[in-house]
Amino acid sequence: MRRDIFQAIADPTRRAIITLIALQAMTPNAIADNFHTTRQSVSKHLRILTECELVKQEQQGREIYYTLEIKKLKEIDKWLEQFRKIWETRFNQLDKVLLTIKKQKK
Amino acid sequence: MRRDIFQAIADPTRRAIITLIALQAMTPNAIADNFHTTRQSVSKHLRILTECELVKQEQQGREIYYTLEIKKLKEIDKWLEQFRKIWETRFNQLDKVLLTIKKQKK
DNA sequence: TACATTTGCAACCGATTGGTTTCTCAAATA
DNA sequence: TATTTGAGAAACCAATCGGTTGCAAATGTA
Repeated sequence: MRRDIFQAIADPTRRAIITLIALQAMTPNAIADNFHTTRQSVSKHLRILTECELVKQEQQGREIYYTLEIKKLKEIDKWLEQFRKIWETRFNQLDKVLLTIKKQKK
Repeated sequence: MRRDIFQAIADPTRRAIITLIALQAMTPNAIADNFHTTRQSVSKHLRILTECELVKQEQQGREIYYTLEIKKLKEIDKWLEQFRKIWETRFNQLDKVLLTIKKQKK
C-alpha cells in the first residue's frame, strides 16, 4: 500500500475533490453530488487522501466534514523547487543570448 | 491510455529519472545503471515520459539521449497556483491574529 | 421505539500498472 | 563478414486501482 502525495494527485477525480474542498469543508455526500460517481467511490478517494494526510476529517453529528490540508500540497512545491532553479537559469541564459544579439545589432 | 503529467510523476522511479536527467541528457542504459531494475523497465518508463512530453529523445548513432522538458513541469506549478493563493491568504490571516494578540497584550 | 440518513468497510470485478523475459532491428566493432 | 552492443516492442504475470454492490454502525427524527 504505497501511499504518497504524488500517487494521490495522480487521479483526476481526487484532484477535483481537492479543488472542491479547498475553500470550504464538505461532506462525502455533498462531494459526490459534484461527480458522476457513487458516494462509495468518493469515500474511497477520501480514504486515500486521508491516508497521505492531504485531507482531514471533522465529525459533526453523523456528518463528517472533510477539509484540505493545504500545507501538505507544499511537498509538491518543494519537489518542483529543484527544477524551478534550472528553468530560471535557462531563462537567464536565454536573456543573455538575447542581450548579446541586441548589442551586436548596435 | 490516459497519459497525463500527474500520472507520469506518480511513480517514484519516474520521478528519480526526471531528477537524474534534469542536468544532463542520458541514455537508457546509463539511466538503468542508477536503479535496481532492468533497462527494459526503464525503457517503459521513458516511453510514458515521452508520451506526455516530459522527455525528449535525441538519437546519436545507435544511442538515444533523453533530455528533460523542464517547461512541461510548469503544468504542475500551474495547478498548484490556485492553492498557493489560498495558503498565502491563510498565513496572512494568521499574521493578523498574531498581531491582534500582540496588541491586546499591550 | 421504529425508521431514515450519513457514512465507512468488505467483497468482488474488469482494467491498468510495473516488471520480466524474449525477440527483433540497427549501429558499431573485430 | 561475423559478432557485439544499444535500444524498442510484444507477450506474459502478479499486484494494484477505481468502481460497484451490499452490509453494518452510528446519529438524527417521527
